Amino acid sequence: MNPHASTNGQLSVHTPKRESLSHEEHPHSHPLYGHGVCKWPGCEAVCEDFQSFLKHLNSEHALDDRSTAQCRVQMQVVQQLELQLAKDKERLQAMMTHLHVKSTEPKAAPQPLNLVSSVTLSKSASEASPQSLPHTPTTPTAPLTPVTQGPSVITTTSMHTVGPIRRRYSDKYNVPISSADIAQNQEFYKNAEVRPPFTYASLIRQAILESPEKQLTLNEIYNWFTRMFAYFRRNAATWKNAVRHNLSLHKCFVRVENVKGAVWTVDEVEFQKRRPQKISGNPSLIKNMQSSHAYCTPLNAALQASMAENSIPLYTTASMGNPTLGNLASAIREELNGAMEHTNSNESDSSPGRSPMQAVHPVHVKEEPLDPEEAEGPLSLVTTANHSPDFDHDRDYEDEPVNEDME
DNA sequence: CTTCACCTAAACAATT
DNA sequence: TAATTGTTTAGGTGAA
Repeated sequence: MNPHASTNGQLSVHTPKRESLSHEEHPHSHPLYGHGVCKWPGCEAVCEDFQSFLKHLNSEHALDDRSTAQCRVQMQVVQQLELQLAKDKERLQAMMTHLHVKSTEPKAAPQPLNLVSSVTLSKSASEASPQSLPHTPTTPTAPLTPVTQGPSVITTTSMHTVGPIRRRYSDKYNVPISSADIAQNQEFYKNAEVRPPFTYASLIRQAILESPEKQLTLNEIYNWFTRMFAYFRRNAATWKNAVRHNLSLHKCFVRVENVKGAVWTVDEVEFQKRRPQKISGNPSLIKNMQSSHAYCTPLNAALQASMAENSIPLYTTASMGNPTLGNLASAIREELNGAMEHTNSNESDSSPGRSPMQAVHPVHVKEEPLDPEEAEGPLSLVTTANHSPDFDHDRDYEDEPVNEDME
C-alpha cells in the first residue's frame, strides 16, 4: 500500500513538534517526503533537501483547519483502501480455496485479517453517535490541541464521524473510496454506486464544459451522468428530472437552438455569480466534515481532492478515458482549498478566478438504515464488474426495480 | 426563526 | 399517440 496511508505519518505531521521528533528518529526519511517532493496530499511542493522539506512542512502544513481536514480525508482514504484490500483478500482466498482445496472448504476465508477490524470499526462507528467530534476545524485553536495529542484523537473520532464505511451500495451514501491508485480513483464513481458529492448544477456544468464544443444536448448530459457515475444508472427518472429542473432553473445554463435541436451551454459569468454565496458557506465544508452526518459529502469532495492531487497527470491527458473525474476532483480540490482559505481569511473575494465547481454543497445525504451485512455491494471496484464501464450509453438505466432508497 | 441553496416530486406545455 | 424536453411550483432538509 502506499506509505502515505500511514495514519501515523499523517498525524505526526499535524504536530510540528512531533514532526521534528520523527525527524530525529529518521534523519532524512519521512513518509511525506520523497524524490524531493512533499507528498502531502495535494502539495507536491518541491523541496531540495530534507531541511527545506521540514521547513515547508511546518509552514505549509501546520496544524490548521486545512491540514486537519486533509488528514481526515487521508484517513478515509486509508480506511477505504483497507476495506478494499480486505475484500480482495477474501476474494483471493476464495479463489485459492476454489482452485486448490476445492469443495472441501466451501467457505473460503472470511478472515480478512486485521483489516476486518477496520471494517467492524467503521460499522460500529457508523452506529455510534455521529457527533462525537471533538474538534471544530473552524476554530483553529481548539481543534488543534486534540490533534496534537496523537493519532487516537483524530483517528477514532473522525473515523466515526466519517463513518463512510457503511458503504452499502445504497444511493444515499457518498462513500468514496479512494486510493492512491489513480486508476482506481478515476474508476471509482464509474463503478461504485456512490453518490457524487457534487450538486447537479456542478455536474451539469462539468459535463458541458468537458464536451469539445462546450455544449450538450439534454440526452448527452444524461449520458455523461450515467457514463461517469454508476450512481446515476439507477433511478433515472429521479435524477433526470433533477437535471432538467436544474437546467431550467439556473440562469447559468443557457439553452441554445442548434441543428441537433437544442443544446445547453454554461454561462460562466452566471455560474460564477452563484459562487460568492456558496463561498460564504464554504467554511461549512470543514465543519461538515465533522459535525453532521452530512460530513460524508464534503469529505468526499475532499477525498476527491486528495485523489486529484495524485491523478493530475492522468486526467490532464484529455485523451484519457475519463478525464472528468480528475477534473471534478481538481476542481473540488480547489474548492476545498478555497474553503480552507476562507476559513482562515474570511472575506477574500468572490474569487472569480477560482474553480467554479461548487461542490461544497453536499448532495443531501439522507440517513439510511444502515445495513450491517453490507451485502456484496458493488463497492468493490473489482466486484462491480456487473457495471461494465463501457456500457451502452444509449441505453438508459431506467429505474430499476431495485430502489431500496425509496421510502 | 429566517433565509438560502439543494433535492425531489410532479404537473403541464411544447417538441419530436 | 407516446416519449422527450422544458418550465414551474411545491414541499422538505440542512446549514448559516
